[in-house]
Amino acid sequence: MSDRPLRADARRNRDRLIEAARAVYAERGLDAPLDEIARRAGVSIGTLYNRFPTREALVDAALADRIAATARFAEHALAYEDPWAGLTYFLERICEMQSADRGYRDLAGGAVPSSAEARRALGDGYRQMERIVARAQDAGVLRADVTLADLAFVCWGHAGTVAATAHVAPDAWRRHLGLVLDGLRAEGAHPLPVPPLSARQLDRAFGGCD
Amino acid sequence: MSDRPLRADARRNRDRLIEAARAVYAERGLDAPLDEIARRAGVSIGTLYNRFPTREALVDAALADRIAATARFAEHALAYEDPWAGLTYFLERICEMQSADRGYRDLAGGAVPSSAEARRALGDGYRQMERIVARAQDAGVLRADVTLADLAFVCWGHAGTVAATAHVAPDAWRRHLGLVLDGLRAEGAHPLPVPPLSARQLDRAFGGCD
DNA sequence: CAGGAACATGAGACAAGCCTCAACTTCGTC
DNA sequence: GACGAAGTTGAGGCTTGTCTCATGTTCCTG
Repeated sequence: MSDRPLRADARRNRDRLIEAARAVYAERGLDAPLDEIARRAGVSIGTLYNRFPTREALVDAALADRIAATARFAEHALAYEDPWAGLTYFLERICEMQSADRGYRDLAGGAVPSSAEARRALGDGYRQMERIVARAQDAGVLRADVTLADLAFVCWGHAGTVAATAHVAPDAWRRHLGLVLDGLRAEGAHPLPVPPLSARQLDRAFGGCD
Repeated sequence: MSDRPLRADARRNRDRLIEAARAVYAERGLDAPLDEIARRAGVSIGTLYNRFPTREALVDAALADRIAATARFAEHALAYEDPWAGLTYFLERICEMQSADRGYRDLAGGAVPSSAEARRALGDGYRQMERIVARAQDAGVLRADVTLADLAFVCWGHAGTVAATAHVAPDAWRRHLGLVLDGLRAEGAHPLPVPPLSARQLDRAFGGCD
């Protein structure tokens, strides 16, 4: 909470911890043991707790760059001339990151960041995704009855397939995504049985209070 | 391994343990603590280990009825006149069970049963699902480029959505499934980027060696 | 370069969960 | 109904991981 700048050694340790956390999270997921992160950072477990009092604080700091990357991908998607190509590009990048980084997969699966700034970054991301969706719908390529919340199905669903196939067929998710994309096309859309998640429900679902 | 019949009290404890395991698995998943199962069965932890030497043995015994139910659903699906209705029926039942039973969800997500008979039952199930797929493809309603292995995407993917939404919107999975089904229709099928999982890959993916 | 604030350290208290085994209890049989 | 085999019990050792705090170290400022 205090804004006083860190001492030089503290700063250095902080950076090392974040770097180590990124590596460990990518390999083992967000519930990786903290001592491994400390060990890999070349720092004691006590120092880890000094810099990041809670597990969440470290997750936030380590995954901030992934959230930023997501926003960048969304921006890039909006720059595509073809709205469908933009949507596809965006979903492919998300899925690619899920497949490359177990921590990101956990994040997309419902372990939401908690810091104020992380939440704000996420909110910004949502708004851009809304635009990706709206643009594709206006062009008549994305089915009209889906909302932003339905893209969450893609993330959650994809995470499951990656978990099962990552170590067997690292590219299999592309096929899964291909099928999902065909389900999102306006062409052969059939009516859906229940209404989409409300914004509130989506938020709570990402809160992952299970 | 020995076929000597159990003593009456041992038999009773075994049944209680299976019942308790079913309840606990349904609530908390397959990695629920064993002491809770023993406690709920009104039996000591030592007895649990006497009856079921390994965790897997208990999972096998407790989930056998779910595997049997899956096979029954497949059979029922084949009895439908309309092949698409049969496929839909089958996938809906699977997804419904995933949504109602966290243990079944874990199972469908890659925690494969290990006993010989469980494996055989699963093999039988596969063969029936093959027929469901083939029948729907022959009728021209299911896209021709999918295989049985692609139905696994549905299971894995669905498990992710259920995990995120079960406690927020218990029916949301129906919408996810609706989208996925549209992606499986022959109508608007677009070419897929990578080949399907081989039988061997599928097997290893279900082995879940992560 | 001295003093004090900021920081780092890691042994150890704590908690969950797994699994075992020596002592005890129950069942089935003759 | 008594005997042995079969079964049950739960305290306790083990592992893995979290989190703390008394002690020692490092950095910065004057």
